[in-house]
Amino acid sequence: MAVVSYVVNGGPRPVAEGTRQRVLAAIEQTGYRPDGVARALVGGSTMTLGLIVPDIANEFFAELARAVEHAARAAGRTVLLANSEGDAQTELALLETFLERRIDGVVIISQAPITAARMLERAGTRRVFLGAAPPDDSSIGVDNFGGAVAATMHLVGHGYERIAMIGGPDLDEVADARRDGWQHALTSLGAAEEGAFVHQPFTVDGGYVGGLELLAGDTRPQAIFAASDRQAIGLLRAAADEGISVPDELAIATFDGSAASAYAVPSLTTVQQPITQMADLAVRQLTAHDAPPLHAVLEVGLVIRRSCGCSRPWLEPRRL
Amino acid sequence: MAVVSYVVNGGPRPVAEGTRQRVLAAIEQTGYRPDGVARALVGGSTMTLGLIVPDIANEFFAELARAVEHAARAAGRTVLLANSEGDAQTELALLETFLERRIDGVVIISQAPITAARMLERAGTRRVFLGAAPPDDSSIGVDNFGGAVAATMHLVGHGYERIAMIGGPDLDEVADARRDGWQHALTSLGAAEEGAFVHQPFTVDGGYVGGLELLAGDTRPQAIFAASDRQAIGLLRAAADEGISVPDELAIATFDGSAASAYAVPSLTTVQQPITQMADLAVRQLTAHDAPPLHAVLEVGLVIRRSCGCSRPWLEPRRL
DNA sequence: TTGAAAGCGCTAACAG
DNA sequence: CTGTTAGCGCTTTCAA
Repeated sequence: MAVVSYVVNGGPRPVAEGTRQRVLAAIEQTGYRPDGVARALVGGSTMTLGLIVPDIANEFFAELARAVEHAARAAGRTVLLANSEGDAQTELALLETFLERRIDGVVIISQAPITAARMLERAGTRRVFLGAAPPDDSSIGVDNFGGAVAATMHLVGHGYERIAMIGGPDLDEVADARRDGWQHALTSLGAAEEGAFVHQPFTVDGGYVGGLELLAGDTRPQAIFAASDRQAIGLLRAAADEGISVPDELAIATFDGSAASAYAVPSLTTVQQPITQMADLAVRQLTAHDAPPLHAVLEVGLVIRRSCGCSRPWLEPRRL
Repeated sequence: MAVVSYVVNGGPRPVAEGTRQRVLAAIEQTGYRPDGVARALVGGSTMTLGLIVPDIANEFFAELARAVEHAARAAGRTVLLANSEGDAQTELALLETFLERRIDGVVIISQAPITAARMLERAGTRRVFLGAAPPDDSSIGVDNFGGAVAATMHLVGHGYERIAMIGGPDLDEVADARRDGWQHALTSLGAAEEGAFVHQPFTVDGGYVGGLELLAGDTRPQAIFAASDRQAIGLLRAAADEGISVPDELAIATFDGSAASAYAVPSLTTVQQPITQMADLAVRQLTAHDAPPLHAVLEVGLVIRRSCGCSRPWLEPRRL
């Protein structure tokens, strides 16, 4: 009994080579497979990580999930996946289920960071928040402000003067930062007038609706900065429906850098989030023996493609 | 001890109302949370389902994953997710991990159905194969042949005569059925010449490469049937790069019906897979007390949008 | 170096 | 109706 445990786990007591071989042979012969449940019961760790995203069918979260699963696998962990559907109640219920399953840690894009953190703290479960996070918990975010500035500046550099924005939901931490970045870039460049702005959810439909609204005005914007790739996809459709050609009559820049942005026609100039890096960091934070609280704000890069009009003459942006 | 178990689980022995209240109060006070691991150890069931897909970042699988997680949650189950990366070895290793975690059942899109089935059979684990499946295991598929026929017929109905196809990988069960459907529709309608065909992976790049190839010939096809939405997205890009307008100069129909097909510009006419139904069926099969082997072949529907040229004059298809 | 035994938190049979 | 007890399959002391 015990000896089998020693050879399967390579410890903690030494085993004579002969015995080891006999055990291995027996394992082979009987098709014995260690029971992870029993192991978890005694050992304390389930070797399982939880991942809660609003919606796995959203390209960005899907890519994130892939990266997290990959990193978790490399660390010998399995991942439990759940969709909060953007709803705080659902998210908390999911967390409760995960806690009952005794996950070792959770990566969460939270709608209710404070409450979630309290729950996890009480359960003594490790966690990493992506995006919105309570101040004292580990979190990984990106430079939303800087990314928005870079994208907007790029648009300005093209010589567009009326640069509108399709923002995210109101009072959303991430959405606000992107909006501020856009705003900042415009005002610091001494834009004559304020750019048009609409709040929309981070969805294709949101981008479509917001796009139609922005394109309907009599002084139509020359460029639109969308707060997410999904919205940009919807905006592309809105422009097509209105018979407005992108980028010739309307330039677009966006935020996320999901694969969909590369596949769109025209391909989207976008602020690229370092998804793999985020996932690797998150998993390391949850699995490392010694992990001091983490408050990462990762750099983003601007990926220049066609939607901004980069096939057209280029003007250097004025200095910030 | 036991009484607590009785009230938490509502059985199997009755508990006096007073005691019940006291137990409930104690639970509330202590913040007691039942340990699922210990439960699983004694009870036998982990209330966990596994899901193995080639790549969660593929829209179709992401939508499937969402539907599976949703159905599983409704049935009180949690889902363990993993990407096989389209590799049989990885898939089997993943399965091994899942088996050690003692999942109650698995939904799998398999690269090695026979081996996987043997493994699962030996472990006594319930499973449902989606797509390729061993003959005696439960499986859920769609009418790939019929769907391809419908899509192709629709293209024929538009009056196109040179209808090419971007197929899936060679020797792939699903891909072959779609190819056969396309072929069947063409020949049974007495097409003068054979349609051009290229094998490509079910990816955006596959569709792009295949599209360029098909569009390069001197007798360019009037319409192309892509074996998957992802390929169609790539094809759309290829057409754009070649300056060919869709649907005016090239009509497109495709297979899957993922959300991306609706968001594309132009929107894609596609064979819609009943994702929710597939997921519900799969989860029921894995959780139902009494589940006789299932060999479902679900009906698909043709969703007509813009890429086929349906804004243009319409010709009734000749009879099949 | 190996074997025996305790116990992880729970459920279910078995007494009371 | 409630309390006691025997495991579920494993890891890890503790003895031999």
